[in-house]
Amino acid sequence: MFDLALLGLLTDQELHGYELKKRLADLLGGRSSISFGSLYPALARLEKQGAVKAVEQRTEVPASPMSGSLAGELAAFRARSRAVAARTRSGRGKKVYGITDLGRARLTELLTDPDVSDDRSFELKVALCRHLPPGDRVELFERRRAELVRRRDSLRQRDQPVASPTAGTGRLDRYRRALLERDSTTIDHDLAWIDRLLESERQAFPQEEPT
Amino acid sequence: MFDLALLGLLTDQELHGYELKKRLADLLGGRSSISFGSLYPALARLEKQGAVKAVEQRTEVPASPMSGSLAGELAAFRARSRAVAARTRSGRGKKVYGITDLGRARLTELLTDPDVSDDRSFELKVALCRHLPPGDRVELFERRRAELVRRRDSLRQRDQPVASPTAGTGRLDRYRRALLERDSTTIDHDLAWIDRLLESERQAFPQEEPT
DNA sequence: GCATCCATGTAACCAGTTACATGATTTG
DNA sequence: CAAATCATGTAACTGGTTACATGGATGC
Repeated sequence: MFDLALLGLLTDQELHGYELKKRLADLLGGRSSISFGSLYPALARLEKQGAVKAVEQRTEVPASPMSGSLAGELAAFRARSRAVAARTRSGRGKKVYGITDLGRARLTELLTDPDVSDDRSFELKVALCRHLPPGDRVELFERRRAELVRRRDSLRQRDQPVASPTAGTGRLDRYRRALLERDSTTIDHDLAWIDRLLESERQAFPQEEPT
Repeated sequence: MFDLALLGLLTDQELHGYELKKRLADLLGGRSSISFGSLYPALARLEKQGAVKAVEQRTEVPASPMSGSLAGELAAFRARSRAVAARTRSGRGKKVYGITDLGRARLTELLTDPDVSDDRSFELKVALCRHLPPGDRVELFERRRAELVRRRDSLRQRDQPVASPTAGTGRLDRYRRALLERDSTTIDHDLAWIDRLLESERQAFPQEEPT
C-alpha cells in the first residue's frame, strides 16, 4: 500500500528515505506514517522491481561562489569521495531515489485500481490523484461514491432488520444505536463531500460523457 | 484486538465459533469481520489463558414431549454420544464456549484501557461499553473527546503552517485541500456526536464529579 | 444420495510494527 | 568533543489474511 505513496512522492522530486518518511507523515495526515522498518525494505523492493532507482547523489555544495580558494573544490571532492565510498564500501550515506518510467506506469496502475473499499488507500489515491488524467479522476470518485452508497444501503438494511413479530423494543442497546446513527451520518457527509468533489471536477474539466 | 469482541459477545451468552463470527460481523458493522483463520486460533488462545472455556454441549433435544416412543430417547442418546465421540476422538463437532471470571476481568481491563487513539477499537469499546459501570463509561468518552480535540488541533496547525514570506499561494493542490477540509469536518461531527453521547449519559446516570 | 450449508481447524503468507545496530553530520 | 539529529538498515514479532483440508447435518 505504501508503494503508492512512495511513487507519488518521487514523481515530484528525487528524495532519500529519511526525507520520504517525513513527507509521508503529512501526506497521510499526521497519524499513521510509515516506520523505517517498512520504508527501507519497501524502497529496496521497488528498486529491485525497477520502479525507482538510486540516482547520483547531487553533491550539493551550496554554490560557494568563486571564493577562489581551493578549499571549496577540496570540500566538493571530499564530499564526492565520501558519497562514493559510502555507497560502495559500507553501504551508508544518503541514497537518493528517483522514479523510473516503469515506476510511473506502476503509479498509474495503483491509482486506477478499481478497489475503493479501503478507506485509507482511497484517501491516498485522492491525495495523489492530480497525477491522473481528469477522466480517470472522475472515475475514481464515482467508484467511491458507489461504494459509499452500498455501505449506506447495507447499513439501512441492518437498521430495521426483521420487522418480525418476535423481537420487542429493538434488540440494540443505546450505544449500539448511537454507533449506527454515527455511521449513517458519517456516510451521508462523505457522500456530500464526494459530490462536491465531483461537481468541482466537472466544472474545472467540463467534457462530454462518452457511451 | 478481537479478544475484546469475543469476550464481549460471550459475556451475554455461550456460543460456538461459527456463530460468534456471524455476531461479530454486525457488531463490527458489516465490513471487516473476522476470518476463521484468526477466529479459531484466537479462541484457542483465550481458552489456554483461561479467559474462556469450552462448556458442556447442551444436547438441545427440542423437548420432544412424551411422545412415548423410544425414538426420542434414542435420538437424544445418539446426539450425546456423537458429541462426546466428536470431542474426544476426532476433535470435530460444535465447541461451545463460555466466559470465565478471568475472562470477565480481562474484558473490563480491555474496556478500560486508556488508549482511545485507534478508531476501530474505540468503536468496539463503545459497542460493548454497557458492560462497564457508568463512571468508566463517561471516562472512556471523555478520553476519546480529548483525543479528537488533539487531532483537530494538529490538523489546524497543519492547515496554515508557516505564514512565512516564502511560500506563495498555498503549497497544497485542490485534492489535498479537499482531504484536509473533509478531515476537519469529520472530526467536528465526531466531537458533536461524542458530546451528545456524554450528555445523554449524564442525563441517564446523574452524579457528582468527584475531585 | 448429492448438494449445500454448518463447523473446526491448519499452513502459508502478508503488511506492517518495534527494537536493535550502525554510522555520518551538525551544532553548542 | 559530546550530544543531538540525520540516515540506513536488519531481525524478530504481531495480527491479521487466504487457501486448504476435513467432516457432520440438512434438505431436496
